[in-house]
Amino acid sequence: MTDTKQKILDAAEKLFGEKGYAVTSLRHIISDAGVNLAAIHYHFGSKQGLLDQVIMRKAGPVNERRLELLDQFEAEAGSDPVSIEKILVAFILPAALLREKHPEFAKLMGRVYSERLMPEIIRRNFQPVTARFLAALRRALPDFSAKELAWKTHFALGAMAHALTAQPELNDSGPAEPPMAMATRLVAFLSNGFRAPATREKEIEVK
Amino acid sequence: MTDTKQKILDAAEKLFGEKGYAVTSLRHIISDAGVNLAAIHYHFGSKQGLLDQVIMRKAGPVNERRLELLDQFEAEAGSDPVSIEKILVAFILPAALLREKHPEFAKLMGRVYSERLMPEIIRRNFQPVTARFLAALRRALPDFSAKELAWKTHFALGAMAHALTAQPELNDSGPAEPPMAMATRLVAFLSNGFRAPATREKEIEVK
DNA sequence: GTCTATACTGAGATAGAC
DNA sequence: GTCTATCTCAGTATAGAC
Repeated sequence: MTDTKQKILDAAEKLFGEKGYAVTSLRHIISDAGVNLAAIHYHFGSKQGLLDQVIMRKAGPVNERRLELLDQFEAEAGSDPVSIEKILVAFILPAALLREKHPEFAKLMGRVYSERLMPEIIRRNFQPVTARFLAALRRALPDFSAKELAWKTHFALGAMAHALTAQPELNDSGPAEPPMAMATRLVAFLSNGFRAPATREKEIEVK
Repeated sequence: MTDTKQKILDAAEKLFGEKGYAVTSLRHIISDAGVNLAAIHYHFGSKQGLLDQVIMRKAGPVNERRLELLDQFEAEAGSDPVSIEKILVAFILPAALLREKHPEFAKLMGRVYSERLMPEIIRRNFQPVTARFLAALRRALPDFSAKELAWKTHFALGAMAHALTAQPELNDSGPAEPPMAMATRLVAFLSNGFRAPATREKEIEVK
């Protein structure tokens, strides 16, 4: 990869993560990267194309690591299903580790998911992964319908994306939470959510 | 309120919800509303100011309804704490009802939260509400530390914002899920998450 | 194949006439 | 209160230098 392209990707990753995609101008990126404006369109075609490649560069390895972990847990479990906790760990841990090393990029990934900035790329890159994890979930929780699991996964992904992007507002400004602690809390929260009994399709009623 | 202002608010609410804030141009809004471009800046100061008022117009009543429901549940509970389920219903139901009537606006609200489009307004308008709900949660779950509850609330808000904004991808394109069913599922998922035992601050370990 | 200079279109914002 | 004209800055497109 050419040096110019590299510099653009680095600067864009930093700025998109810190400030957000929409408010980051290409002129700001080229100024930080020390390259020419047209170089972006030469290498990436458009601002969106640049975002796509910024994401791909780091999201690809994260998804690979997720699948590796799931493989490992499945091998360990033998013919038994993998527990929800382990499934969630396999999904969340690689992202949390990335967040530890590159907080701005993790923020960007969370943003991209919750803002639906790249639906087609998300589908292409994430759907194989989520499909694999959904299959594992179905084995872990065979009593729930596919629909029920789809909803639970939907809720869980929302919580994850949000947790990756933002910090909670803690009034007691104690010592900063290490990223792994967040992952541990999240796994505990979500695994219990997944185990919640299926709703009986009854409407909530309020006087 | 002047007719022009009203027309701008209506058109903006519709377009922001359908297409998103960033990609909706003021010129598109004035074209739909049939008013002049400068009228927006006269009435709202800026595009951001317009978004603020669009949100406020409907989010205010939703938050009021949330507090009313919580009051009602607390009155019914007497001196006992309100259950997590009811606390979550009080929070989620008004938003789900809004979604039923004005799906585009509910989408916008979800977006605004997860994209952090108006942090200061969210703080001003939502913090009193979340503070009140946090107090109820503390009573319902007295064994958890404030920090633990803050994290759980953080996860829960992420799931809610996402659930308000997007639909899960269901392969079996069965009958469309009524909005209240989503609320029921969400309450079941989150209440179980809230009840998850506190993490022992132990790091997740993977070979 | 890479990169630069420059121009084009459309965005949000503003000043001032009415 | 409203409208026209205009400003600045955004993303994008292209012609051509190396």
